[in-house]
Amino acid sequence: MGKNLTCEITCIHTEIVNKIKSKMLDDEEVTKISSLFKALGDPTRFKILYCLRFREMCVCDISAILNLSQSATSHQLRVLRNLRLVKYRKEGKMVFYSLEDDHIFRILDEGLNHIKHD
Amino acid sequence: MGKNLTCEITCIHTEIVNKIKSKMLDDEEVTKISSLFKALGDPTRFKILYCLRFREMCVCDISAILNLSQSATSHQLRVLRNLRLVKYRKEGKMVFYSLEDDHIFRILDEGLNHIKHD
DNA sequence: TAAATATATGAATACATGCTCAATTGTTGT
DNA sequence: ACAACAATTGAGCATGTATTCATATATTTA
Repeated sequence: MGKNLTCEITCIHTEIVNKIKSKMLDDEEVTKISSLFKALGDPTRFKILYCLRFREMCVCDISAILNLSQSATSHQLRVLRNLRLVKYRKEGKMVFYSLEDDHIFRILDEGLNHIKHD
Repeated sequence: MGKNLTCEITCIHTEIVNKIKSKMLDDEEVTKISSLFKALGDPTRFKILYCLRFREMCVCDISAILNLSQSATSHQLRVLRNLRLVKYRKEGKMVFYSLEDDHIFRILDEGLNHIKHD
């Protein structure tokens, strides 16, 4: 519990803590941004987005590429849809997914840069 | 299971699937990069990194800022340490943590940009 | 050396999450 | 209208994971 932290812990640098606290993002922002990263943090979802980097694709093709059941693919696409990371368009029985905007591109690329440097 | 996907599903665009499959990252790369994003995908860990964006800090101060127990803070710092997202330096009883390199900065910023645009 | 302090760690628990399976919706073609 | 098909959805299950609690380690100070 946070309530009694001030009793248990004594090494706090009060000025620093207050200064950084004032710069901290509010909870809503933190929730938003960590949801975004959490979405990219699952290998399946990352692969889906990485595929869609090249072109729009139907659910069927995505599941074939990932070697994943079509149901599981669809479930994950819903997560990405809810976070507005992908958009879709219907064409007959099929649904084509694509990346929502260019930001996603850049975030994926920063991640790729990071592991290349490691 | 992926084994019988080709039997169950019939709408696959074979050329596209093969083309994208050849461009797909290998599993090791995907694991690496999604581990990175997963680390940022937890609100607590994101806050820790966001704090460290401003300056190095001791465990005690971090836990005070986040209003989180010292133990929980330490556990999460270990995760970040193992992923080489943070480094640390000892000074007496205290341990000061800081961001490992500038890449982390940029990734955090891309994420922030994204939610600002939403 | 003993007490106090800062951090780390292991076990346990409560909760989140990704997949499968079964069933459903919506569209096309006969 | 009916069968086939692409995709979605809900329930259930098995696995992960974030926190807490208790304890251990390491450093400083008395």
